[in-house]
Amino acid sequence: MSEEPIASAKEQMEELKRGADEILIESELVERLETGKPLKIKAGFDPTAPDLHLGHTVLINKMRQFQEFGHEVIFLIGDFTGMIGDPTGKNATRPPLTREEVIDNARTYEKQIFKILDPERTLVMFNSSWMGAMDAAGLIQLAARHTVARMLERDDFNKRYAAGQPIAIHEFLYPLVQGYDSVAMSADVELGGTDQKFNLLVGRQLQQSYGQAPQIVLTMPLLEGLDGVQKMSKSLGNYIGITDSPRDMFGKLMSISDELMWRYFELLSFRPAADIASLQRQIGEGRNPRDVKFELAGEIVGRFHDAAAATAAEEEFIARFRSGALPEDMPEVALDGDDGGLGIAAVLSQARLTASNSESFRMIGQGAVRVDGERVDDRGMVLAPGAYVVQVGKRRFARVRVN
RNA sequence: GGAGGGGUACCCAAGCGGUCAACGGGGGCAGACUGUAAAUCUGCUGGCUCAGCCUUCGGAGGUUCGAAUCCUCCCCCCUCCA
Repeated sequence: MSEEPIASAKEQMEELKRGADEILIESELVERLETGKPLKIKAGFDPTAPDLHLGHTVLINKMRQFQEFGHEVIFLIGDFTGMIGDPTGKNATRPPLTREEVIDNARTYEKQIFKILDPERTLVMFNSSWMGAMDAAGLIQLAARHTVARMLERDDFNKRYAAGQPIAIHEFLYPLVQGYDSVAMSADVELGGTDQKFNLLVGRQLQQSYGQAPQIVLTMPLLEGLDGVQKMSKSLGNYIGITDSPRDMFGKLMSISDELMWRYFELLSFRPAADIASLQRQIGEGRNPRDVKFELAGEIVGRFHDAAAATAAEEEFIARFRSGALPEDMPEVALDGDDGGLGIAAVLSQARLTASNSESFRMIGQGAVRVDGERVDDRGMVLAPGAYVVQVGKRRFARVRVN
């Protein structure tokens, strides 16, 4: 993978355009690629979320592509900007993070990206290294290079302004600082989600203002989360974390809708476009979409774990849901009962299969609870000392020992 | 500094002295149907020693037989004017 010959600008463009939403300005990118020199590729990450998920990897995959073509990839951790809080897409002011939170999150990021990027060829930078040194006068000079009218062009600012909602001054600084990062780094290309377009363009404008050639902006679409509607995000809980266990990752991928599956193929799979088109054709001819989803899940799990883990996850998935087998590794819990044992409601809540005894009773009432495969409908049931497999719904299991 | 609006369960949002553990929607969970998909239908969605009891409606007091609903003080959020 690392020894491929230098690809021509044209070949590179073909790959780089895959999945991209927009490239501004395409001709400029071609021009720079033609120089044959490694380009500085910048992608910024706001260290608000401590864990990366597949949504982030859409961008990182693109970075990887650049990296494979021999370009210099810079993973910029916005530790300074993280303290401002990116107002993008928000209809309200974000609370700023503390210095400690930012640092802590940044570390986690750094650790995780190397599941995709080659650590040898990736530069990790922190924008506090230059922003921290900038004094108030410098900041004012920076602010002088942009106008309020241009700031208000940005959709979310515009809407909030029009709606009479507050926009704090520091929110204007966010795009400016992000843009200045490009100046400080002399970036050739900046990658970002489509929601970042405005900020990325500010970078272009600032670079020009500082006498640099403006960076090329490449935007990637935002990946929808498991619900298929909202973008994948930690806070919405609709995400697949890249540190998720093989089983979780596989299961979550299998739970996405058939429609969403194609989106995931497009943005997450490394398979050639022709392959994906062929899979779509097969579905049209009657192949079960589930089996195609298996392939997607297998590829992704394989990427973040390994092929063996992917196979195991698939086998377990089939065993569990097609044949109704129990999961391999369920949590084991030892509980202390009285002489007669322990009531079923207490067992469920103490094994953390339910949040409370009340919830236990509700679940029993709904026929969701099974002990050793037998549905429980007596809420007063008492488990005598011994070992049991207890289950709530289709997904929550525990091996329980009552003492 | 001044004027006004508002804080209700995971979120939005009713309620404005008793019939309120609190309408409705979203989300979530469960059951049925399935391909652990989607769609659809149904139920649940404060806690407990669960046909009863206990604690909730920004906080603390108070009025009352009785308060999410009335009064006092405090905290927080928002808008407008300066």
